[in-house]
Amino acid sequence: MSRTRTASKDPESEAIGTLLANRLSEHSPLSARDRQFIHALRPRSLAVASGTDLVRQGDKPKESVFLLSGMIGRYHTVANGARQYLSLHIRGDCPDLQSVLLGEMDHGLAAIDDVEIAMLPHQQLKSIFAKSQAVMIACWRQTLLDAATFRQAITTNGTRQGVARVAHLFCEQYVRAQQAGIAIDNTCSFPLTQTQIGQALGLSVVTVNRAIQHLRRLRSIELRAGRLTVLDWDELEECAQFDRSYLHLDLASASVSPPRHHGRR
Amino acid sequence: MSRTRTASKDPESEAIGTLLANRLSEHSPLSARDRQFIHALRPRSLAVASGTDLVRQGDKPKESVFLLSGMIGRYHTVANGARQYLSLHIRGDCPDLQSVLLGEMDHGLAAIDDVEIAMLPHQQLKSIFAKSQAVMIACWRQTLLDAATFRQAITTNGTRQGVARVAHLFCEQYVRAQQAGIAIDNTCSFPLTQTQIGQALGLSVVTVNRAIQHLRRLRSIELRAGRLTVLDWDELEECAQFDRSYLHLDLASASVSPPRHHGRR
DNA sequence: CGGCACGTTGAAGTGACTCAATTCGCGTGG
DNA sequence: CCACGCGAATTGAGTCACTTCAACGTGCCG
Repeated sequence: MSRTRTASKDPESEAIGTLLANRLSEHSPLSARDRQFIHALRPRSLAVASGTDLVRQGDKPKESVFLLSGMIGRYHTVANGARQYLSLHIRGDCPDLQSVLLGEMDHGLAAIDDVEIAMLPHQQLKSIFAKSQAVMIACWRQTLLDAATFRQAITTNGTRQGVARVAHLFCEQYVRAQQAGIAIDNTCSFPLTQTQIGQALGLSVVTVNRAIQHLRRLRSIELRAGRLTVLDWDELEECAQFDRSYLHLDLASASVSPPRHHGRR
Repeated sequence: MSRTRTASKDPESEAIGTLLANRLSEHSPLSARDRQFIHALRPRSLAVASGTDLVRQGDKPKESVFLLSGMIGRYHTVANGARQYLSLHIRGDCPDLQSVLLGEMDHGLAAIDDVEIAMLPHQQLKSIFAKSQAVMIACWRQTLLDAATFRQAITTNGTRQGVARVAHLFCEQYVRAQQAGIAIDNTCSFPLTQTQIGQALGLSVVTVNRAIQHLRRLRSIELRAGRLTVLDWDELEECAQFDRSYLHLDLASASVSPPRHHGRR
């Protein structure tokens, strides 16, 4: 189900540090020294198959998942066995960063498709926090961005109806994929089944299916084989009443990278 | 609408520091030195009338709200003008603590009833963070507890139906009031109108009204004049499928206070 | 006493759900 | 190469929870 690779001083470990440091500096200034601390992390890398539970509700993990490729979902399981996805994560995300401070997991982590991850030991993270306030603040801010996405989910699921909810999910995932640099030709990975989309949005499969067909008929999106193509962003954004401000993409105070604009608009 | 009181070295300012320090030490160990830093805060205290917007979406506040009494709601406003409440806050909460790091507010804060608040200047907070990692971690953890509540709201609103959602809200607010020490005789403040309850749960007023009547007929709760009385906790918890683990009340590692048990169960 | 906000009730409409059957895509094995 | 199996997607039909609309009751305050 999962195989461990060599960790320590290989080029892959280097790439992990760079990815994490770059992600954090999208919103938080990091000094060269801060980056060195991050590069000194010695995570173990894993490849995990689609559907695997990475962390379960009630676990007390000693390391946090850092996602290199593929998609991970955070989820609750309710009494009747139903599943509610809380958020979806892509390359560069750290879905259970909060477990460094919270101890017991109040939700689980599942691999939506095949994923490659790095496990960051809490001890090492804490040791960096002790040495660099900037890194700690960057990680805190990262969890605050998470929280902003949760808030948006409450509003989307609470006030919008079927089509708009699905459209909103597409908007969010597409923009985040752009931000992560893994959207090409208006297309990004979107490996959820329609059942899983429903579990993220509080809708039945049937409703999700009809919503997707509605968006297809509008020639707003294309969705097949786990890939989402945005054909008409304005239309999609309109359907979703999407307003990206909650993603706080403007925090790029210390970022060197130019602002990423969307194809249209 | 609001009147400013004397700040600085009065007994009230003392009480604010104690309240904040006690709240934080419910989940995070604080040294005497840490407490001194917190007591050195010089907040300005305000009384604000019910219905007032304390912070608006898009604001870039320079201080954070610390709630002394009354109830504050965080909310989104959607395109059609509808309101979605994201969370409800009581004595000891700091609803926009995240604005220290996020800058622009992606949601607003409204006084649900008459409230007394203290405004904590971001500069002073940051200065404490620079001096005490423990306080910073405590504040971070506080925002993580917030996030856990957001996640629970996603699940409750996404998977449960009317009666259960209302019951869940009652459970959550009651437990949090107990934790804050402001629940007496199985009763706590609950100043929301039924319309506002609907805006928190994604339900219409009519549905909320009928759900409340259902819970009343079960002799599970009493609700009048802005006060909630729990008559039968087990029944209520059952209706709500309430599981308090997401509140992480067990983090009392360094807390001196005994674990707070509920009346029943 | 009148006004107003909130709560309550009835009734009709609808978006989403459940149930169930069919189709599609794709990998496997004969 | 094709039949088969299986999970996912799609479709139709009936039901239900919640919504909307509208009216009325109630308590409080000026």
